[in-house]
Amino acid sequence: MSMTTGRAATIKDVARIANVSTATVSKFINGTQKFTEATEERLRQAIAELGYRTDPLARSMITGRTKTVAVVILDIRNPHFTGIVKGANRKAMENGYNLLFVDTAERLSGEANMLRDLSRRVDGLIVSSRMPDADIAALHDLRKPVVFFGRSVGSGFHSVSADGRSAAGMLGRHLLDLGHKNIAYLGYPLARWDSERKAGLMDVIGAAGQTVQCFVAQSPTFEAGENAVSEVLMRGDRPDAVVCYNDLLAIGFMNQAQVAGVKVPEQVSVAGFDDIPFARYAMPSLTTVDMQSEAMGELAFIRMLELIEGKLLASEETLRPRLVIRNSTGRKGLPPA
Amino acid sequence: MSMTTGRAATIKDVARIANVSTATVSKFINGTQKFTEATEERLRQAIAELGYRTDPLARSMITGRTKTVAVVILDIRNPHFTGIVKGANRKAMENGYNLLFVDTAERLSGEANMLRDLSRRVDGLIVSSRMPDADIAALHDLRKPVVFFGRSVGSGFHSVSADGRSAAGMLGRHLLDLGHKNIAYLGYPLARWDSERKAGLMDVIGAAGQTVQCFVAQSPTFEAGENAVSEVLMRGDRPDAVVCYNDLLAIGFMNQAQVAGVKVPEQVSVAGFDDIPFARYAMPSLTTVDMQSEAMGELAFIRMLELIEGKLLASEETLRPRLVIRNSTGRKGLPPA
DNA sequence: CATAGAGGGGTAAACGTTTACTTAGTATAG
DNA sequence: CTATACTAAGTAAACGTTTACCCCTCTATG
Repeated sequence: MSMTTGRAATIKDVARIANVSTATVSKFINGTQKFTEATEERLRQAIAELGYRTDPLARSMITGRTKTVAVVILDIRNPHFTGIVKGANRKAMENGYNLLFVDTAERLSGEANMLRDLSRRVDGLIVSSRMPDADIAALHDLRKPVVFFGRSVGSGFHSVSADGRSAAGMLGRHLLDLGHKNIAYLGYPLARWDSERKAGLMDVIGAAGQTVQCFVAQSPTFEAGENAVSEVLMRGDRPDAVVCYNDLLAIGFMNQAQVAGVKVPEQVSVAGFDDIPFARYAMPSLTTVDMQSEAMGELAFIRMLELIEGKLLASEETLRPRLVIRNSTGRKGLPPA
Repeated sequence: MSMTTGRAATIKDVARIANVSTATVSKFINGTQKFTEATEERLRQAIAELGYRTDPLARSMITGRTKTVAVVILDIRNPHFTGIVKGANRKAMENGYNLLFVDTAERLSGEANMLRDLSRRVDGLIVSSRMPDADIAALHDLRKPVVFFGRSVGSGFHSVSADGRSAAGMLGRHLLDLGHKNIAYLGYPLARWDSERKAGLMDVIGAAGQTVQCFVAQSPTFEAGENAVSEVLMRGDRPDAVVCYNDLLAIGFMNQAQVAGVKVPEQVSVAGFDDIPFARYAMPSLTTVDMQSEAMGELAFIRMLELIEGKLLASEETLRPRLVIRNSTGRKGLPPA
């Protein structure tokens, strides 16, 4: 039993008690060499007696590895990022790694500096950022592998993402199938994925000979979704379907629309992206596209591991989204199924 | 400009270029001594030229401080924990600290060992755990300060929590005021706060001469809430109000109840705990008690900082919950307000 | 019987800092 | 003019490991 007083036992203490050199202790701990049964027994004894545990800092100093990966996200309150962290955490634990967590709260001033500081403490960084591409390119001097979420336009960084373009396409086709003639997009241009989703939607809608009315939300949140209702719906040319940048916006929008007396989906269909857990429980339940947040987190970590170990595979990887049809979208002019 | 090739610059490189000793560089960086303007200028030059940044590991080795705090939670998908992490992260950034994040996924096997390993990498641990009190008591040999969420029964550990007893009391009184005569509690006994909430509810309901029917959910999730409906509502002695251990359970329960044809709140009132962001957007919006998750996270970090710096204040701290009345609770036998 | 090779174990340098202690020089006080 | 105190800067040990390299002993082989 280790005592609660005094300093923690070091490898030297173990060496002394077991009557061997520190090198021997180290090799034993790391299993880098065989020993006689007698020596091993003395080592086990000494370690147990002292309650010795290797100091990871000292080890990192010399090995250059910290067994830690940084995960930098914009807002843990956004379930999309929650999923990413959940997935990355799972893979990290499975592989004996720790996660250094940073929620930047969507603030980007000084972000490059923060990443630089962070990079000294970890073996690699998994980053979701709004930094302009130029700043991202400057991150090459980090000396540590970086995996981004969303395409790292040019710059040669590694990234994982879900295919927002095709995801939006699925949603667009779904709405066209339902007979919608006036589809709007409520975007959040600051987000990395916004333009992709918008483009995917316009592709499909455009191919059908229609145009997309575009609106802009101030943030990717419930509240911003609520606030957008007056601008989007309370006008002459009212859309009969609204695709929102994400589920939070969609749910807020849907809720406020109903408060304002607009029926969903009878008068307007609403859809989002991400398939957050809550989407099923909104009223009506939300049609959305599963952007595989948790799988993205897992994949990002796995790729990171490969980068750390030097064996890198693909450079940009894209997951396939999955359309999830629920009750917030309905056939135009008909009562809901 | 630092180059992307070769190893990173060390304090020795700076010392050589600036023509001073490493001690001087160190003192300059840490601002522990005054220097002549000439020396300072040379130091600034050298540091800029090399793009030098202090290696936090080497510094930690000698100072014994890592400027990192571990945050151990049960499930980041649970918005209550999301709030805690959000709050802790904010205070950590404000104070120049990093957060080491661990989501244990409610798995407690080997948790004590994990904490012990973790403790070598950080200056302190903020922990939400289901470990039995005996195991917690054994954590005193960690040599690092620990702050728990929820009361650390005995053991002399520090903790922050929201007063679940009075929170449940508020909910109970609210339901009594509405005229409810048959109140049930859907609990999650594995959770640290369950017994407290249950007790608080029973106190108030008991004082009114009624009894509380108790049920048990398998997990604190939407799904478990849905699954509980048949057991709780589809029976002879159907409750006219159900208090759930948390908002996730409550929302799942509420939803499934309505699917099963039981109107909320006309036939049954439903309430939860936490006031997760989503509670406002459930249908009907959920009556709940704000358990101050984010404030708890902030407070936990602040107390941790005090512990790290040796100046400790209170040992167990309790935040005051706030009742949030919405539309999932209503006057018995009357149409909703 | 000489010797190569393998297996078990030790020595000491290195990782990049901080800091207690020392030194030289200069300003201040007596 | 000497003693004192202060300032600016340097020396070297220490933090707790890992690892390249060396040494010794034993066995097997010729």
